[in-house]
Amino acid sequence: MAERLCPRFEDAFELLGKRWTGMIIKVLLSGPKRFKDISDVIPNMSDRMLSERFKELETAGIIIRHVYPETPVRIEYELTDKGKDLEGSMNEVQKWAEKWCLDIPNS
Amino acid sequence: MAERLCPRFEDAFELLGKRWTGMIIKVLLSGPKRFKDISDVIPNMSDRMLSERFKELETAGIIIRHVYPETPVRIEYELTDKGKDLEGSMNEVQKWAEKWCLDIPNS
DNA sequence: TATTATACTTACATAAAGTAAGTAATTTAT
DNA sequence: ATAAATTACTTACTTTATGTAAGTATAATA
Repeated sequence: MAERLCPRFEDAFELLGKRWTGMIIKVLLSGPKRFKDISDVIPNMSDRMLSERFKELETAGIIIRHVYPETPVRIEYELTDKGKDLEGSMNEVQKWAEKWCLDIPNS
Repeated sequence: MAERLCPRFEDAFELLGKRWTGMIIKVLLSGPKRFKDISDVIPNMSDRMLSERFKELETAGIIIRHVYPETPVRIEYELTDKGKDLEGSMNEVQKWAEKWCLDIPNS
């Protein structure tokens, strides 16, 4: 019998292997963001999905939700240390994407 | 209006953001493998999914399918240069996973 | 007073993934 | 010779995930 794939790697891709997750993390690497900030940058993702991903990422300890009781209330999402530590991975994917994924310029 | 997320990065995560894709690539980084070799190493993935992912990865130019007309026929899947170039990303994810994803030992 | 903005939720439709079984070619075991 | 096993899939059906559209609550602005 063959060895199994590393279960920690599996866990990592249980998260990153969901649509939008990588993109959300990428955007948050440039600092805390509000809900709208992220949906503006990833416009083909629905609010419903962003909301769901935020919850998953919070549960996974990758982001924290900050509520600033101003008027009107301001809510920001920030990467935890665990989340920030994904910067290396995201940078590698970015480098790979720049090398291999063609940019199709829009009209 | 905010800038959009880099479309190449989006393309990259259109692939990596699908279940099993990252794991399949990880396994193939150690050399060409047969269908069964991969399903053994990732046992909770169904054959149906492996078959589908192989097709997507071939279309994306990340793997090549080799048919060796022996008897019985042997089929192997190998990473292309584009695929092998994901090693850096996968290694970063592996390092992150080892640091942050707890290993839950099974009984 | 009506409209806009933010940060969501809800209901419903469609697409993706899971489950189980089946297939075809060949090999090994009885 | 016949039955069981192996590899690399496919097919049919079910469940889960995601997409789409609309709605809600609070407050600001016109």
